[in-house]
Amino acid sequence: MTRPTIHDVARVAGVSLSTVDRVLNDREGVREKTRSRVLEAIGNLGFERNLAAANLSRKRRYRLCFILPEGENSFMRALEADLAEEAAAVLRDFTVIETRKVPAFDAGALADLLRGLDPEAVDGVAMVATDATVVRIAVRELRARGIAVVTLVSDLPGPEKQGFVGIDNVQAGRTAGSLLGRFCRGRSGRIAMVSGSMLVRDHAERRLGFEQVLRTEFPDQTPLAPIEGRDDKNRVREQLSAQLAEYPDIIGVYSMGAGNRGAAEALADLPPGRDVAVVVHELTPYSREALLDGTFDAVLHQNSRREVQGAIALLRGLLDDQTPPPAVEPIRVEIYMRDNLP
Amino acid sequence: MTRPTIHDVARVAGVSLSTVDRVLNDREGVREKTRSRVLEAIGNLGFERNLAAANLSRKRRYRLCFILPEGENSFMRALEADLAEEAAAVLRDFTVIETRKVPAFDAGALADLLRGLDPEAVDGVAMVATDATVVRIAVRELRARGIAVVTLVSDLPGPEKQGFVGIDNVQAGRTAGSLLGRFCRGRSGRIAMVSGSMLVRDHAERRLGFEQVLRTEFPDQTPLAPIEGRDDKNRVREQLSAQLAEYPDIIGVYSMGAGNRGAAEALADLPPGRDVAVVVHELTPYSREALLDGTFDAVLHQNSRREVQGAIALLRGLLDDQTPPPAVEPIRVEIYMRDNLP
DNA sequence: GGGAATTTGATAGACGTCTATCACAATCTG
DNA sequence: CAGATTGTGATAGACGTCTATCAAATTCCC
Repeated sequence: MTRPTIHDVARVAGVSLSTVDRVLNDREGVREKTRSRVLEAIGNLGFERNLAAANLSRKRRYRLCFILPEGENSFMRALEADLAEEAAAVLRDFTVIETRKVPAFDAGALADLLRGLDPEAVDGVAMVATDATVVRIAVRELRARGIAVVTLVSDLPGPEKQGFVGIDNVQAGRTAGSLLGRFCRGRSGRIAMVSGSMLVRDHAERRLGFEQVLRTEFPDQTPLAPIEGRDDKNRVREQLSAQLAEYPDIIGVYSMGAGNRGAAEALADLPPGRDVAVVVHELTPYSREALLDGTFDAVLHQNSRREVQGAIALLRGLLDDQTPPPAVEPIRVEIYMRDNLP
Repeated sequence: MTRPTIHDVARVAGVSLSTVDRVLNDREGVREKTRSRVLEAIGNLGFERNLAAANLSRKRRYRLCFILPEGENSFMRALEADLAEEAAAVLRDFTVIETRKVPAFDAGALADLLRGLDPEAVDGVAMVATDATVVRIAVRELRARGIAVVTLVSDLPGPEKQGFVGIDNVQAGRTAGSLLGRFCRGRSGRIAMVSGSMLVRDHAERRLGFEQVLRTEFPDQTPLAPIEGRDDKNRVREQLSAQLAEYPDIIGVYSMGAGNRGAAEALADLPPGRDVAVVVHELTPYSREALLDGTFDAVLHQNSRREVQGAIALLRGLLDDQTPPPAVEPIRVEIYMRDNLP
C-alpha cells in the first residue's frame, strides 16, 4: 500500500542509510559486495526513489535552453509562442526555460552558440538543428560537458543527440501525395509544387516522399519541378500564376511549407471553372482561412505545442537519469480539412 | 531567482507561519482582516505553494476510478489497455487508478456503480458516460460527496460533470463526409453507411455531421439508410454485400465504428473493376491492414492514450484545486491514410 | 600484528509544507 | 472588569531524500 523508502531498503539489505544513499547516488567508497546487496534489496522491494522528495531536498532545478531560428517563418514563430506558454507552465515544476535564437540555416552561428553554453548554467538543450558537421561536433562537445541534447522539428542525423522530437518528413510528403492523388483521382494532368525555404532538409524530404507516391500510385499525375519561393509571397504568386497559365492541365498543387499566402492568391486569380486540388503544409491563420473558403483542400500539420511539451519531457527524463529514457509519443503528421479544423 | 516560501509570506504579511498556513489551507479561526493581509502578501510576492513539498508532507495520493463499458468493442479494449499502461506510469506520482467495468448501454448499472462509490476510497472518477437522467442524478450526488467527475469519450451533456475528454463526434462525421466527398468528386451515385453499436450517441452524431456535409457540399452523392451492424461481423458483411449488389451505383462507404471487419470482407468480394471509396472509424489492426492493402482509403481515429492522459491530468488538476482547472488540450479527430500510419 | 587505507555507520540538519498542541493575546459579553 | 470566546504565535515533529561530518569497524599491506 505504501511505497518502500530508503529506510526499508537499508533494513532489508542490512546496511545503514548512508550506504543506501551512497549506492543510490553513485558515490564511491562502497564495496562491490555491499552494493549488490543493496541493489538486490531495491529490486526485491520494488523500491523507486521519490523524485519529489529528492528534488525538494537537493533544490534541483532543470535549466533548459531552446534554440530556434530567427526570421519570419510563421511556423517557427508559432512554436516560439507555444514555447513561451509552456515555459510559464513548467516553472512550477522547477523547470526554467531560456529561449535563444540564431540566424536560420547558419550552421556556424548555431555551432558557436552551442560552444558558448555553460554547463554551470544549463542542464539541457533542445534545438532546431541545422544539419552540418560543425553542429555535430559542437553537440558532441556539449555532451562531453554533461549537457543533455535533443533535436526539435528538424533532426541532426547521427548518434550525438539523445533524441528527436518532430515529424517524419518523408512520411509527410507521402501523405500529401496520397491525399492529392486521391483528390485528383480519375483525372490526368500535372501537379505544381511550391517549396519555401523553411528548412532545406525538411522540404527535400517532403518532396522525396511526395514524388514517390505520385510515381508509384498515381502515374497519370505528373509533378513539375518545384517553385523555389524563399518565403517571398510575391515571388510565389508570380511563378505559380505563370505555371498555371503555361500548363492548363495542372490539376493539383502541393505547397511544402512557406509561401502559402502567395499560392492562395495565385489560385484565387484562376477562372471560376478551373478545378485545382490543393494540399499545403502548416496550419496558420492564412492556411486556415483558405481551407474554410475552399481554396485549399487539405493542410498537413505538426503540432508545435506537443513538440515543445515532448522536448521538455524528454529532457527532464534524460536529466532524471531514467533508464531507459521515457519514450515520448511520436509527433504525428496531422491532416486538416475544413471540417476537422481545431 | 528562488521562489518565495510560506516563510516569506509570513514575514511580508507580518504574521506567523501558523496563520499563513491557516489561510492557505482554508482553516477557520482567522479574522477577515488578517486573511486579506496574507492574501495580499501572497499576491505581491507571487507565491505559489510547492505542490511537491505539500504532497510529500500530507502523504497525498490521488485515487482515481475509471469506468468503462465491458464487451467486445475493440476501441474500448484498446482504451483499457492504454489505461493499464498509464496507470502503471502514474503510480510514481502517487496516483492510483482502479478500473471498473459496467454493461454497455446500461444506464441503471452505471448509476448503481456511481452510487456505490465511497468518498473515503475514491477522489475522482472518469467515465464513459451513458446519457440518461439516472446517470446525471448519480453524478450530482457524487459531486455532493466531494468526488470529482469527468466524462471520457462519450459525454454527458449538462453541468454536472466537471469536464469532458474526447472528440467532437459531429465534427468527426463532417470530416468523414468531407473526405469521402472529395474522394468521389466528379462522380455521382450512392453512399452506403454502416453503423455499429459502439455508443448510440456517438454514432448518431457522426451520422448527423456526415449527412450535413454530403447534402450541402456533395449533392450528387446520396446517402442510403445506415446498416445497423451491432458489432456482428457477419451481419455487416451480408447486409453490405446485399446493398452493393442492389445498388450498382454505390461509390462510397462510411463505416461509423464497429463492423469494420465485416465491411472489409464485403468490399473484398466486389468484382475487380468496381471502384468504391471507403472511410471508416477507429484505427485497429484490422482497419490498418485494410488501409495498407487499399480496401480502405481513410480511417478517422481518436487517440485513446491521449484521452486517458487527458482525463488523468484533468482530474488531478481538479483535485489540486487549481483555479481555473487546467485546460486539457482537446482531442483531435485524426485522419489516417496509408502513408501517415503511426 | 601494527599501521594505513578503505568501508561502513550514526547523527544532524536541510528542503518546503502540513498538522497538532499549547500558550498567549485580543476581542467580545454581560 | 472578570470571564468566556476567538484569534494568533511558537514550537515540535513529520513526509522522503540528500549532504556532510566524524567515529567506528573492517580490510589491506608490509
